[in-house]
This record gives sequence, structure tokens and C-alpha cells, in this order.
Amino acid sequence: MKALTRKEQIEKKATALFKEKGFAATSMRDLATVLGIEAASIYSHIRSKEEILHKICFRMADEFFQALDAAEAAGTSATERLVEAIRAHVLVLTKNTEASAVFLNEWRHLSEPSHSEFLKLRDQYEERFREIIRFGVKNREFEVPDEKFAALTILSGLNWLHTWYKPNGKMSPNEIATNLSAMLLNGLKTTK
Amino acid sequence: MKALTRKEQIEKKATALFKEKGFAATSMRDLATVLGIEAASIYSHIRSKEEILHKICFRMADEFFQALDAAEAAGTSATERLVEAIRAHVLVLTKNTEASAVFLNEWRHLSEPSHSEFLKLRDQYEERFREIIRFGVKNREFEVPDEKFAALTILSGLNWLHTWYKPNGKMSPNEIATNLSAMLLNGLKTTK
DNA sequence: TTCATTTGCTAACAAATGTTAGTTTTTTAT
DNA sequence: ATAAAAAACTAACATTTGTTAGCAAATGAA
Repeated sequence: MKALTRKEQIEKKATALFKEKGFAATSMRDLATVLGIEAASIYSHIRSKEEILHKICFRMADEFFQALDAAEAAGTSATERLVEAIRAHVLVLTKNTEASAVFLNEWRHLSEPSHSEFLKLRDQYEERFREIIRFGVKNREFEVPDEKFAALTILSGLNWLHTWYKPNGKMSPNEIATNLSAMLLNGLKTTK
Repeated sequence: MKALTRKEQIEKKATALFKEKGFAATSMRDLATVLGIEAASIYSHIRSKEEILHKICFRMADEFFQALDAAEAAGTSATERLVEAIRAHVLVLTKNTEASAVFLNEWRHLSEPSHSEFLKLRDQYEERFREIIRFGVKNREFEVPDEKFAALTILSGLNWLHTWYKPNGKMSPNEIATNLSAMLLNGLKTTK
């Protein structure tokens, strides 16, 4: 546990509030109360409310991309790559549930040009999953009706995680990743 | 196309705004502008901003439950039941994308006691999916690590739909339902 | 101690918010 | 044409909002 700077403390508390109540419904005075200071004092450390949101969203984008880069380097088959990509995604998600929730739900409150930049990144990230699936289909490892559709369904299955994952639950992040991969790759049915 | 009452028109425009900008970030003046009237005029038809949100959330809850009731009556095997439950869910979702988005994302802005009532309904709905899966596991139709986990993953896979579904896209709601069922029940892989 | 930095304060602002009261216009039914 | 009902208006309200300016206290290094 390294000591956090005051700015980092502010961002952390803001993340929790943005997850809990949403960005728009969180006032600077709410944030100040949680920090035990006055709202105006926050501005000794940050430029604006949106700056905090920007930081959270783009830092998480970075984390997701880095994790995906490392994961994709690992596998050779489409199955391996996808399993590792899923694991990478789940690990980032579970390591930072609050920031992930903000990343997934609050980005629309970014103003331009950040809003467009964010969407571009998100699309790039999804494209990486589409590529893996496309590769798997060519390979005859996968069989899907539409690769875009498949990619979105997979990411959807992963991105609800932050709403129910509890760090002290019975499944570890790694187990969750394994189970999710199994469900998405093999389905629920015992036989085909 | 039956004529909408003024109140229904207001709710419809509000639904679109709540989806687009979120409940908290939508002001009564925004809504009024879209309607082409003054903000105060809206109060000739509704009691409060939250009343609109309440109406949207609980009406959609009703729709989901009714669709699920009809679907569950249809099937005998767990597989059939789940396929029909998924279809029912997808049809409600695609028939009313905007209200669904509000239903899924904005319920947290309900105040008590509506907030708790809503959560209770949502849990009941999820429980219905858990039951189907539990039945399928006993039956040896399904093989899952944890039925709660499986139910949440399935619903997650469905509930992202509103973010990308376009009524004029190349897949019809029924095709989407079929493809989603296939993906979730059989997985991506060609062989097991 | 001294000085600079960090952190916080009080006071205030202009704008935006949900909502009300009371009135007038528009629509509908008789 | 007239009365009743529905729909919209203007004006205003009390709060809440993000943020700035200027000042004071706390902290750490020299």
C-alpha cells in the first residue's frame, strides 16, 4: 500500500461516488463531504469535475489495452487468444470494479472532443475482439452467425461483471475468467 | 398508429432523453424544448420528473414479466424454456429500445420506496432464469459452474442489446434471439 | 527559524434546477 | 354559440450547481 497523493485520494472517492450515484448526480459538495473538506478546496487539486471523469475513463482505457496487448501476444490459436483476452479483460475489471463501472457507464458525460476520442478507443478495442473471432472462423475453430454480433455478445457478457462482483465472493477473478470463457466458448449445453 | 395522449407523448420524449443523456442530466427544460412548450406546462400533465421515470421502469418490468410468463408456459425441456425465455426477453428489448435502456440504466435514480421495489422485481426476474438453469442442470441438459453465475452471464449478454440494436439493421429481432440462444447455449466453438 | 509548498478555508458568483401559483388560450362536447 | 375541460403561458420561488478569488493554516525542507 503506497501512500496516495491528495489528488489520487480525491479521484478514488470520486470514482466511488460516480459509480454509486452516477457522474451527473454527484455534486462537488457530495464529494467534498466524503473527503471531509469544503467543495471549493477540491479545486486546489483539480481543474474541474469533468477532469476527474476524463482521468478515470482514459486511464481505464489504457489498462484494458495494455492487458489485451499482453494477452494477445500469448496465444497462437484463436481459442487460446480469445481465452487470454477474456482473462485479461476480467482481471482488469475485477481489479478495479469502481473505475470500471464509471468507464462503462459514465463516459457519455465527457464533452467534446474527449467524447469522440473515447468512442474511437472503444471501437478499436472491440475491433480487436472481432479480429480474434474472424481468425477463429477462418480457422474453423469457431462458428458464429456474425463476427460483430459475436464480439459484442462476448463483451456484453463480461461487462456486467462489475455490477455483481464482490472481492470476497466465492470465485476468484481467475476462476471467474475461466468460467466465463467456458460458458462463452462451449455454451451451457452438455452435448451439441 | 393510435393517437397518443399528451401525457404519453411527454413520456415518450422523456424516454428518448433519459436514454440519450441520462435521467439526472436531463432537465425539465430540455424536455420542454423537445416538446415545443415551456417547462412549467409539463406540470399540467405529470406530478414530477421522477413520476416519469417510475412509469417507464415499472411498465417495462411488467412487460418483461408478462413476456416471460408466456414464454415459460410454452416449453417442456430446460433448453426449450431457456430459448423461449431468451426470445421473449429479446423481443421486449428490441420492441422498445429506449425504454429498455432507461429501465436498465436509470432505475437507480428512483427514490425510496420505489428503488427497493424495483430491485425486488429485478431479483425475481433473475430468479426465474436461475430456476430454468437449475432445472436444466438436474436434467443433465446443461453443465454450468454455478447457476447464479450462468443466469447473470446470460442476462448480461442480452442486456447490451439496446446499445447497438437498430430497427433497420440486417438482423430481425427474431433472428437476433435465435443467434443469441445459439451462442449462449452452444458457444462459439465448432466442436467440444 | 524561515521560507516555500501544500492544503484548506470563507464568501460569493452566475447559472441551472424542479416546481408552484395564477392566468390565458385552445380544444372539445353540448 | 356556449360551457367545460385540457393545455399552455408568464412570472417567480427556493435550492442546488460548478467554480473563482483571496486569504489562512498546516506541513516539510533548508
